[in-house]
Amino acid sequence: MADPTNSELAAILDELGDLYELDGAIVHRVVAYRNAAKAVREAPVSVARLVRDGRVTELPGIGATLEEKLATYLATGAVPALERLRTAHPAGVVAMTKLPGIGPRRARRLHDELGIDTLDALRAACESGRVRGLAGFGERAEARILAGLDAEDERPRSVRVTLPAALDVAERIVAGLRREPAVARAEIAGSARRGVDAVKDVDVVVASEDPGAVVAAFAALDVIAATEASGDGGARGLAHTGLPVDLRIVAPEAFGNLLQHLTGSKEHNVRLREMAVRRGLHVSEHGILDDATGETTLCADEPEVYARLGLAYVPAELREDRGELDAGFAAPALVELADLRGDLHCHTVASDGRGTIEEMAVAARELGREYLAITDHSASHGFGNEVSPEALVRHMAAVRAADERVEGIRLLAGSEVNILPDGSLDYDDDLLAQLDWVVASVHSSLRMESEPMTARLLRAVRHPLVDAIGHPTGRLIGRRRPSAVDVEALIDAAAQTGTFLEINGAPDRRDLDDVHARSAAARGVRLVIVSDAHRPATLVNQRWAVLSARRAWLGPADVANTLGWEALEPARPRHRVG
DNA sequence: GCCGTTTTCGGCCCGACTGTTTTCAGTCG
Repeated sequence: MADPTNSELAAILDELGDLYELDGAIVHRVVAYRNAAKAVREAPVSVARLVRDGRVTELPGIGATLEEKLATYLATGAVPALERLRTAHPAGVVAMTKLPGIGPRRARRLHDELGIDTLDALRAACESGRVRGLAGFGERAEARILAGLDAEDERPRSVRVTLPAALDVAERIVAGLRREPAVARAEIAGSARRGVDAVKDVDVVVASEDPGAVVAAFAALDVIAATEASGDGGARGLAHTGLPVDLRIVAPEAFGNLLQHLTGSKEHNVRLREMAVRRGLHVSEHGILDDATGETTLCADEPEVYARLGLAYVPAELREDRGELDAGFAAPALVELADLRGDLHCHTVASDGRGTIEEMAVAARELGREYLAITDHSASHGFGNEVSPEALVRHMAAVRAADERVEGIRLLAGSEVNILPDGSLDYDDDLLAQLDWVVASVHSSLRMESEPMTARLLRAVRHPLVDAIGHPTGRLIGRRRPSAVDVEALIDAAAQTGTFLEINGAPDRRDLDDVHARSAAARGVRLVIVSDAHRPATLVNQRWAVLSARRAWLGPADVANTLGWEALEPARPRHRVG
């Protein structure tokens, strides 16, 4: 039997946390389970293996009790406490706690006092007016629950938009506000500033002595459709794209405090405040209160907040409580878009792209790239415009001819080859050997079970002519779950063969994600940051992969295409010995 | 349930908002 994945073990801990919360455990115990779940989910190695090696308590937040529970799960496939709690608290009650305005206490009372144990029963109780009879609930509560249930029915997933769409709105807002005389400073905050995969709203922080003028200017921006809840502290608006926008306004002397607070993450801020308390300091968006003197320090700039706490400044992308507040932390030099010298994944009209070879080459050159691999789809793509082996021979010649014509950029003849369900590739080796760059990707049968899917990808990794694995998990943010591939096994294999793994910059891919990319780099895997552009304008999509890489703590040395082609070419797997 | 310049017990971030409330618990970010 295969080991359970980290995400499977994390899900068990999260469920235990939810159930203990319903069971009335003190909040700190619940938080302990959730912290442990986070540590397991983000662990760079197999947690199941750590458990078997007796090393799992090395993870932050895992102690003897949770080690025991995890070991029991590995040995028996079950956790007795979990089974008992599941019996005591029906799944429907847990689901109720996910509705807005319903937490564990209220869910528990709905169950205990009205016998409600499903979402359907909750709806019926609200519609018949039985909920308002409960102390602490009123008509407003009933209406809110019904609204929450309706929203649940309409949208199974929370409304989130990918980062580029959110940043487009946010950057327009900030640019517009900066033109206002009343605005001293304006910055994007929140999860968008941290560069996460998808966001549910946008936060903007403004420094000003004249909040009224700022709110008026905000409401007048052409990207803003409507505003509500305006006041001196800020306003809540809705962009025409449907994205909610929170504007917060603060006096310039406390701008750093509010920007730090609203940038988050919540987990980062909680850890930051815990560390501050040990120094007798209390951090909030209003300043830093010193127990000893009773004085509050205001910080005009964000770095002052970290300095006042005796901490190294933390770049926004790293603020996830993944070790960035540990003793001895010094911000690593993170990879930047300008460090990238080439792009190794793009398409042209030869397959499903919208630009010619030359158009893509010129656009990449204008972005400052020194080389560009043309990697059209292979022979069994299934979406039309397939490149047969004969067509690929002609295409290679066309790329090499274009390389002669276009000055200032090196064009590489490549292909994005399909990894077939059995792990084989859909071009012959003698053809692949003629290419400068081969990226192998899964485009079909994405829902295979974990073991065959992993075996499929491992076979491709071990193919000596495969340079890189494209979008390794196949996820589409908000639309398609990652495939069942065991990414840890994939990383181990790539570390052995020297095969590169992509961080694909298509806005809805960003695949590998930040957690896996960090894990890969930590185990010596070489990563490439690519655009997967399908037209000249989307070559800029490397930007999104750079953000994922930064969230993965990667520096220029972790990313192979910060090298020139003359250095990268001999480093391809096909030249490795052994 | 975890953890330690408060180390094996006694703490565990901070503030705003909401609705229902006569002083605040629960929820949220």
